[in-house]
Amino acid sequence: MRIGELAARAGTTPRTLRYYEARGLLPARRDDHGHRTYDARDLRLLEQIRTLRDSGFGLEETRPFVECLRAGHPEGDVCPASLAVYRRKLAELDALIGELRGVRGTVAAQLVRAEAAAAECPEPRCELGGETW
Amino acid sequence: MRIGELAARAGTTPRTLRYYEARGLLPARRDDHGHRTYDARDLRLLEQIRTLRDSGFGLEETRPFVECLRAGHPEGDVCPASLAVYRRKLAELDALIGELRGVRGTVAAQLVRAEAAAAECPEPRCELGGETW
DNA sequence: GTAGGCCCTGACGCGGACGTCAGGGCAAGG
DNA sequence: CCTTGCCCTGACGTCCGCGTCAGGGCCTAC
Repeated sequence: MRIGELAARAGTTPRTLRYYEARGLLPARRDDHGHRTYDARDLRLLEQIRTLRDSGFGLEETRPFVECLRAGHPEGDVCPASLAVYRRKLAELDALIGELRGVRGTVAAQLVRAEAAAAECPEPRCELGGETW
Repeated sequence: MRIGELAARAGTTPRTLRYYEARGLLPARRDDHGHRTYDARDLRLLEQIRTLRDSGFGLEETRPFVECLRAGHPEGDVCPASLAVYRRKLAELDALIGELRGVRGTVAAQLVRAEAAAAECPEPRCELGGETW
């Protein structure tokens, strides 16, 4: 199949596939017209990439999975490098979630405090100047 | 004080202050040499911006706070527009945290599955080819 | 013949918040 | 006089994953 069909089957665009090829992630054969040609195996690789991307993995992080599939494994994540990516991502997610929860708490506290302060000196009396109250 | 000193006091760089000025967020007076001049009030505004930025707020989101301070309020977050930004950010954080937790769960499940699959067909026997097992 | 429709390459745009470099000025200190 | 150190403007680079032209080719259908 050609690039348009593969892109459609994977729910993406030709531009994206060319980009992956430029990154060395999904190389393509060419037909006698110079058009890129793909097979079902490429679709499998692409689906692996898209699934990971949709979960927030960076493009480079998908490489071990793709290479694992290309090495002949039925699943892209059984290789040690893929497992390492999973684990690293889990740690990143935990760190990020923790950080965000901290921020959330801080913002919530600020909101409560600011609401109280605003209520203590309600609009529009305190709109202008600091001595109005 | 001049740009270098203000930047140092706020723990940032002159480039950042020029950027804020270009965005209309922190305009500066000029001395007779054309150098930017700031006072303690500008430091207060800048600290407000940096605090919010450090919590993940976008630059534009800090604008209501800065304008609130500039309007004469002792705190930048007592104005309605600032409160609205807080509330919107809280909602964003909740949505993001929820999404990330979902992803975390998915990744964790995949990791467990992949580890089991890898153990069922351990290295290096299954390293090459699919028929080795 | 020509109008689609698909493909090609190359290259710029985007968003956000700056970093960094080029080229130049002005003032104080040795 | 010359260096050092601060400042200025303008403009390009960064990161990421593409989107979006611009300009051109080939095949098919009408």
